[in-house]
Amino acid sequence: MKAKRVKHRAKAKTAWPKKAPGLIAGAVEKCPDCSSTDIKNDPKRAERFCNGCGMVIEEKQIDTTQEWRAFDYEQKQKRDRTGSFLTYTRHDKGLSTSIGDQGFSDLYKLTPSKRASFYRLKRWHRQVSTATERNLRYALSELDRISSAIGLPKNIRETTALIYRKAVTKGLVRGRSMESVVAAALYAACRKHNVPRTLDEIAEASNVKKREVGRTYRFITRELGIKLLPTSPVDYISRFASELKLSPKVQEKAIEILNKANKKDLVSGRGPTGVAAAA
Amino acid sequence: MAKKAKPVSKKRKLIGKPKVRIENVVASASVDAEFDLDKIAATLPNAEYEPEQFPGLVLRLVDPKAAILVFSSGKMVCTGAKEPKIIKLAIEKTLKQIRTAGVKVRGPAKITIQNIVASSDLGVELNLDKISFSLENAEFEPEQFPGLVFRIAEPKVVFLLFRSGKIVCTGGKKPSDVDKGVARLIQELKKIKVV
DNA sequence: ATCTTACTTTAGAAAGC
DNA sequence: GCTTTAAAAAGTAAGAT
Repeated sequence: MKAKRVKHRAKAKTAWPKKAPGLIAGAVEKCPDCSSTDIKNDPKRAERFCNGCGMVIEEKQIDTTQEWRAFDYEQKQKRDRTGSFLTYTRHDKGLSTSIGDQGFSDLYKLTPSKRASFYRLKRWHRQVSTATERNLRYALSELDRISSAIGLPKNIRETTALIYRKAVTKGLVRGRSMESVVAAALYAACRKHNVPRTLDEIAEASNVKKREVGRTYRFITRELGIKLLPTSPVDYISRFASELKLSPKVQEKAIEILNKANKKDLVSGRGPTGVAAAA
Repeated sequence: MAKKAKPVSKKRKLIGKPKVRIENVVASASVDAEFDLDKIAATLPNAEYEPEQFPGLVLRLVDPKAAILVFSSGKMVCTGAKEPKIIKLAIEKTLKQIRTAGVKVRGPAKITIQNIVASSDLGVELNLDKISFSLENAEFEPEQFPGLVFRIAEPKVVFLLFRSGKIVCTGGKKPSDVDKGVARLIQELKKIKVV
C-alpha cells in the first residue's frame, strides 16, 4: 500500500466537523494507518485520504507545486467555515520555513516531480515528522476548539499557530502540557493583536489553571524573544461597556479618564482589567 | 524594631545608595552520615516528617530562627536565616538535636549559601511601564503580578521592582552580589532616566 | 530504558487582587 | 489567601527520544 503522510490535512477525528464540503465520503474501507473508516475523496487532487490521520490512501497523481497552492487556497476557504483544515500551519504562512521546520514544505515541493526522491525520503520524513506533526495536529485542534469557544478572529488563530509551532521547534513544550502551551500562545496572540481576552477567559476555555497559563506564557514569551506591551486598559473599555450595556458616551468618558490617569503615571502596577473597570 | 524605611516621602531623584536588608538566606549543608528520619521525627518535637508528601524532614528552630530540611542522605537545606552567620548556628544546632535523637553524626557540616533574598527601597516612585519599555531584560505583566521582573547577568540576580520604589533582590550567593546588583540596577535605571 | 522537565517542602520581601 | 523571584535537597510523574 503506497501511501504518504499529508501534513496538516486532518486532525483528531473527534474534532472534525460533520462533513467537509467538497469532499465526498469514500468507500467503506479502513485507513491502513489508523484504522479509521472515515476515508474522504479529494476531487481536486484526485486522491483519497483518511479523514482521521491525514494518510493518503491512493494517489492518482498530478500534484504540482501549483496545485498544492490551489489546494491550500481551496481548503483554506473551507477551513474558515468548518474550522477543520489546518492550512494556516503550512509553509505558505511562513510557519515552517521561518523556524527551521523539519522540511515539510520542501518535501512537498519535491513530491510532484521527484517521485523516487520522495519515496526515499518518505521513511525519514515519517520518522522525524510524525511525533511533531501529531503534536501539531492535536494542538491545532485544541486551538480551534478554544477559538470557537471564545470566538476569536482567524488572524489570531494564525498567530497562535505560529507561536505554538515556534515553541515546539524550540522544544519549549517539554515538561509542560501541550494544552498550557496552546493556551499561552493564544494569550500571547491576543495580546499581540490587542484583542482583550483575559487570562481567566483563556484559562477557563482551555481547562488550564490560570497560574499555569500565565507561567507558560511568560516562559515561551521569554524563550522566543517576544516582548509584548501590557494590554492597554482602553482595549478593555469597549468590551466591558458592551457587557455592562454602557452608553457610548460613558465609554468615551472612561477612555478620557484613562488617558488622564496615564499622563499622571498612576496606573503602573495595576492590572489593566482593574483600571478599565474603575474607569 | 522599625520595619526599616520610615514613611520617607518619595523623592523625584534617587540620591546615594539605599540600605539593603537581607530577608532570607538559603543554604545547603551536608555531613557524612545517613539519617534515620523516622527516628529523628519520633524524638524531636519540632520535627515534621511526611515522606509521602516530601522526602525531607522539616526541623524548625526558634533560637536561631530558621527552618531546616533534613534528608536521609545527610544533606540539609537551611532557610529563613536573616543573615549568613545564622546558617552555621542553625546547622550546628540541628546536628546537635539530631545527635540527641540518638543518631550519630561526626565532623562539621560543609555549608554553601545558595540564595540570598533582600529588600530595599529606592525611595523613588517607579514608572514600571517605562522601565519595561526601556530595559530589555525587564518583564512586566501587571495582570499576573504587580512587580516588574528585572534580571541582570553580573552578578546573576533577579529583581522585583514595585511602583512604590520598594525592591526585592534574589538569586545572589553572597551579600556582595546583592550590593553590586543593586548598584547595577540603579545604574540601569539612571540610564533610562527613571530615577 | 534513559533523559528532561516540573512538581512537592522551606522562608522571606514586595503589592495587587 | 493567592500571585512572582531564587535556590538546594530527594522523591514522583509525565513526556520525549
